[in-house]
Amino acid sequence: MKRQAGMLLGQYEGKVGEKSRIALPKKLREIIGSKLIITLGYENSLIIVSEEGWKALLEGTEGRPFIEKPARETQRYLLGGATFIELDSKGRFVIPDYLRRFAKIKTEAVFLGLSRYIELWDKELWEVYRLDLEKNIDKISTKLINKDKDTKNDPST
Amino acid sequence: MKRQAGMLLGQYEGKVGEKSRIALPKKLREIIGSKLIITLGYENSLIIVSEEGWKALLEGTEGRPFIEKPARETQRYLLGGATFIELDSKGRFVIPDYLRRFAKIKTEAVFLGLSRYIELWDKELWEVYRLDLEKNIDKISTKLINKDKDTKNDPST
DNA sequence: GATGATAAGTGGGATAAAGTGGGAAAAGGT
DNA sequence: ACCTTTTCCCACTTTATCCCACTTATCATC
Repeated sequence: MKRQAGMLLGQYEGKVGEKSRIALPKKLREIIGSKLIITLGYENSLIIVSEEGWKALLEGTEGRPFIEKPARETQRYLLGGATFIELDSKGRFVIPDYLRRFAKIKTEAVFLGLSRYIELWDKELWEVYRLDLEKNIDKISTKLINKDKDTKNDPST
Repeated sequence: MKRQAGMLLGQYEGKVGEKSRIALPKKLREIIGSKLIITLGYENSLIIVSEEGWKALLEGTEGRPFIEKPARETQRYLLGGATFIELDSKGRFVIPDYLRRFAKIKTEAVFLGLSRYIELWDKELWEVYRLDLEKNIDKISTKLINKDKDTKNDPST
């Protein structure tokens, strides 16, 4: 069920406590380390990366003159949405309020190890999304077999 | 003490008190220092930079291949509205009246760490702007970054 | 498959740090 | 010199961080 390799992999659950803290599962922690950056992701998920991963993610936006509006906007989103986090002795961190609100994380959350980074979802939203994704993958496969042209999909509700 | 990656990052809230003072959050303060310049920004935000960062910021306009009218005007805009500020022992500074009016900052404000500079927004205006950004971020990003960035794997569980 | 041992995860109080308000002193203006 | 405005400083409030104890999950052994 749980495969373990030298890379971020698998699905884990966590709970957000009263102080907006959540523990990064040990298996993920061992790989990604404890000095991390958390930021806005796609489809209402949050992205957690190591500092190195962060730099890679930023490629293309750095050094753009801020008088360009698209550059400003992207930077506001990526940089303004990001926060350094450091795990406590038990591997927990505080989810900044604005990120928790963005991701609509109530109490239960899901960590997804996606090789280069970790996604953090509200559990319910993830369940819904996953089901939707499965359906769409079916459709895509069928389309591929039938040599259909349109393979674009947007599974977000 | 806890030295972060030396980069301005994240979103923080602040409150303007009776004397038009507002505290620059510690995390930003320890990176940017306490001798700063504040000036007019874009989209009704204010820009806060260190003295060193100020020069770099102007280069974004000065380093353009030709001195054209928009560049000159941008410089006038940035330079003309600039004020030196120094933080007090608790990290606060006084927002000059004309800047506060420009940014329409009532009581609650938001600081955005954007790597080379900090933006200061009225909280409500930022919320509105951010929602808009979220809706359009995919479009904006592709305008800026023309690289593939796969954001989804399927977690086979 | 049950039982105990060990590790992982959670809650909450204590302590420290950050942020806020306001008074007093200093500076500036009339 | 007096009044107004700004700056500095101290005390209080709030928020975050650390630490310890408890609960839950995991794994090995019988």
